[in-house]
Amino acid sequence: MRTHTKSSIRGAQPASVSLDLVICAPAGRQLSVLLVPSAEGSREKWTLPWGWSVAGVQPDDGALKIATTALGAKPSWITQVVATGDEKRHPAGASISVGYVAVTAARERALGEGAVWFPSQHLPAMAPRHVALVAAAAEALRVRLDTAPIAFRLLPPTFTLSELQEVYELLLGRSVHKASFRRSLQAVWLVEPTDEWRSEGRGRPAQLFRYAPRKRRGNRRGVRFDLLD
Amino acid sequence: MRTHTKSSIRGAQPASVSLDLVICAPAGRQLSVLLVPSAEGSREKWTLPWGWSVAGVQPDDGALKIATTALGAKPSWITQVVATGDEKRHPAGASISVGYVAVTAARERALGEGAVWFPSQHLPAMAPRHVALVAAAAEALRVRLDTAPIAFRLLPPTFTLSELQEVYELLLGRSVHKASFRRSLQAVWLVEPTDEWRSEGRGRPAQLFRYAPRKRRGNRRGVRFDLLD
DNA sequence: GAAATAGTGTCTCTTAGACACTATTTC
DNA sequence: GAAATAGTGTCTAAGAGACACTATTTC
Repeated sequence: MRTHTKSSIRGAQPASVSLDLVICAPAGRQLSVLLVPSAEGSREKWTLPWGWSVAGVQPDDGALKIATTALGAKPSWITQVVATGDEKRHPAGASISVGYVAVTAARERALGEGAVWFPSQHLPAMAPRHVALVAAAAEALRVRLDTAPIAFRLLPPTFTLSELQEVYELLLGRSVHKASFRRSLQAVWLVEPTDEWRSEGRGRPAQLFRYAPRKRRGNRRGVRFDLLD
Repeated sequence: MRTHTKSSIRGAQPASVSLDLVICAPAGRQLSVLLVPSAEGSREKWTLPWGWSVAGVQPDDGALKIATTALGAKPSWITQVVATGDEKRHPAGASISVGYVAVTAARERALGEGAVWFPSQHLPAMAPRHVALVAAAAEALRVRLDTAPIAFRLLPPTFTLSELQEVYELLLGRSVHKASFRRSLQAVWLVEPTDEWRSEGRGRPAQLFRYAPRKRRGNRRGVRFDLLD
């Protein structure tokens, strides 16, 4: 039978597997993405944080570690997006790449060595596989926005409802009706008010809220037909 | 250093990557899953159709080929579900497995060698990684049901609206209101009637419809908060 | 006619969005 | 007071589900 290293399995062709991360944070009305300098001799100057998948370490754990190194702190949410092995070039030539998207509230962290935030709409040249992954990551955030607390993980522990709405608008790529947004939010008991208010200089101060989900289900949406194909 | 295959990339640890497929078809009120006999000496008798990822072949293409071999025909829809490398055992010990879910309408195909349909609720013992993948696949179908024509790919080219509704109920795991279902369906112009009717023996014959999407967008759903976490 | 299945009309309740308004701050 | 932002009340239209009904078949 086989020996104990996983790569010696009969019939298996060894592959180089990379873990590649799209780490996002809100920056005003834009989403920013964390990039790191490419290795010496690379075609592009910048790259998404990435690393090789290591035997004995689960890809999800490896990805979390890479994210934590690049960010200087654990991201507040992370999920797998896709595994690709297409002709699009990976910066180090990985045959297969597992892509992740991570989010964090803080842009003012002690970032890892050389890491820099770039606005997602104006990213520098990157390897094609990373360009595709950024698009897939944005789509993944959008799709899961209503079933995972992504927006809340992009904000600090307390936030105003206007800030929350801005995050939704950022990720959805469209504006949202204010009164309707707040009614929906109230109906599902996801946030609770604190006794603090924040004044941004102009206008009435906004009350701060915190994420405190209280309701479990009761939700049941009707059948929707939103087919694109 | 190592030799010239893709696994020779500096710093990369070679991994064995499997492609594993959950191929589904409707069987009455149940969903069935296609299994194949395990290789000699395996702990379990049955396994999901799978194969090694081969250098130079994109995983998605490789998965399609494996599905086609097992099924005896191309599946009508396929998508990636997840990449796992956790402690759960793969039948051949793959270090990393990329899981796919595929659907087809036909159970009466010329199936590949030894392949057998099993009801998804009563699967035989399988390797833990495959058990987990079946659950993830079912969830993926459910989540994408409203944005991809999955239900239509699980049916033959013409079908009755009751059949379509049954597929939705099967995948959603709940019953659906008949009149409301049909109204919604009509509103989005996804099907068109044929001039054929089918009599199932008892009761009024049902008109046959075909999938013929005509509407492009106009859809815009409001912000939903369906958080589970 | 009874049973079974297909298909529809009407009512109610929920909700998304429009609109307009009030409230509280800085200047 | 003007400008700016926060927050709310009301109306309308769409849609989901309940209910009850009609339609067409086999037995």
